[in-house]
Amino acid sequence: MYSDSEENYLKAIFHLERFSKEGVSTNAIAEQMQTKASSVTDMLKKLADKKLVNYIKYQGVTLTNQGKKTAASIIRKHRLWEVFLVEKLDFSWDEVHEIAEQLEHIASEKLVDRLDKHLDFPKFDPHGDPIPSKDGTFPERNKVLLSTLKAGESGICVGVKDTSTSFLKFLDKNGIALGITISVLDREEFDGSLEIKVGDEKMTISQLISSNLYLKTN
Amino acid sequence: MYSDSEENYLKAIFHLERFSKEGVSTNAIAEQMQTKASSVTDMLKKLADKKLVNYIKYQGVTLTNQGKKTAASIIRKHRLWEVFLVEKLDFSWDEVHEIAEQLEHIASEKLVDRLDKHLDFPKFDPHGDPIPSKDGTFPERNKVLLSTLKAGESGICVGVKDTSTSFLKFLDKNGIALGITISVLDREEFDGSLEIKVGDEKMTISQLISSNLYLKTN
DNA sequence: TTACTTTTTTAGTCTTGTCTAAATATATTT
DNA sequence: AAATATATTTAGACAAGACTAAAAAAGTAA
Ligand SMILES: [Mn+2]
Ligand SMILES: [Mn+2]
Ligand SMILES: [Mn+2]
Ligand SMILES: [Mn+2]
Repeated sequence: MYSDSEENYLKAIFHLERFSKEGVSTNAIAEQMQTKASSVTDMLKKLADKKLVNYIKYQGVTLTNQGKKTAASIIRKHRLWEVFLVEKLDFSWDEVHEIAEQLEHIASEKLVDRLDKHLDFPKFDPHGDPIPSKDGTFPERNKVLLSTLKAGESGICVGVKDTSTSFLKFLDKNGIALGITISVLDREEFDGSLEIKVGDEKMTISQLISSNLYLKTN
Repeated sequence: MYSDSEENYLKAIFHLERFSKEGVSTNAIAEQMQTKASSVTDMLKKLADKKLVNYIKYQGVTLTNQGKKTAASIIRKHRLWEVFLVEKLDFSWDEVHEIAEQLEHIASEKLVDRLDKHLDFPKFDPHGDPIPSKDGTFPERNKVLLSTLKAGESGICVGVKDTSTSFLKFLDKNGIALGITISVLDREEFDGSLEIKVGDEKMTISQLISSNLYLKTN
């Protein structure tokens, strides 16, 4: 239906739209896609011709309903494949993104449906990110950054904000994974670092760490 | 590493090489790939530059060792994914080829290894075709066409020669699948049709059917 | 061997997606 | 408001992969 490149642009615009009330800028897309602004302009015209984006010269773009629907379907495929790789093929959560970037472009509605069923209809991917349903709705979950908790509070790890390999490997090394309970024992106001308990282990983490971990509080 | 298009050409040449002692002709490739001879010539030059084929103008092509290795790895991926689709996602054997045509181009050695393990290292795909090992060797199996059996002989169905949807659906409808035992009750010499027993059912099949079914005889 | 047919290659064009360099529009300072 | 800086678009080019039409080579028949 759409080329890999078109799909990647739609996905990038979709993600950028969540952080800007205005239309998404050409430069923002260029940075996200690791490409040049002029290439973005070219593609925006093509996507506009296909009614996937609303594009006005110099004003940035927004996705049309069709564009949103398409982007959600690609994100759905990406995250379902990530679940597959972790749950069925024993990949670790820092290895799956690159492969899912390829698998998300495989076109077969039946394949996605069967995969979804095979995985028992997961609602969240290995990084805690929501998997949109077929109609494009994203499951919501109350979650807060670990950095916002006060001493004495605790919660269950349900997601990561930073999904870089180095961060994920750090978490692995320290026994932090989705589903793990984390309690804040003490907070150092000077630098925002936290003393926390992960399982039975006590450790101290920086603000950078705590502001990239999502918890579900009770 | 190589583009989807390059991989598809390598695969086509690989399959055509098995039937011709000479180099594979431009027209043969064009027909197999559903493209024009001039497009094939263009691609052969590119593949020759990359040392994947031995190409001499007007003389046809053969794969180099590197070309053979690459082709085998694509076929390996294609067939492993076909097994996955049938065994894990409950697709029928007539539905998997198209999807595998896409999945075979996903690049990740680790993914293929894990998939292989997940499927318990299958040696043959859902159509009975051999799955090459990592080093490119194809498992061999003694098999004969059902059409070559005499009255009174029998064997186990281990593969199909024609893998078209219509043929596979015909087999499904008549209870013929890999692993099923088929006995030849009688042969009509006039048109080569056979009276056979499939499980407990007796039926008569044309020469066209029997010459597309592979059996392993005892 | 010459004439005719078929196969293969070449020449030139097109589309997609990318790039650089230059032009133009918008935003920010002074 | 004018000058300057930044963002965006345009113009022109390129590579990959495909196509058509024409030329050239190879194969076949008379
Ligand atoms: Mn991902
Ligand atoms: Mn993810
Ligand atoms: Mn197949
Ligand atoms: Mn097959």
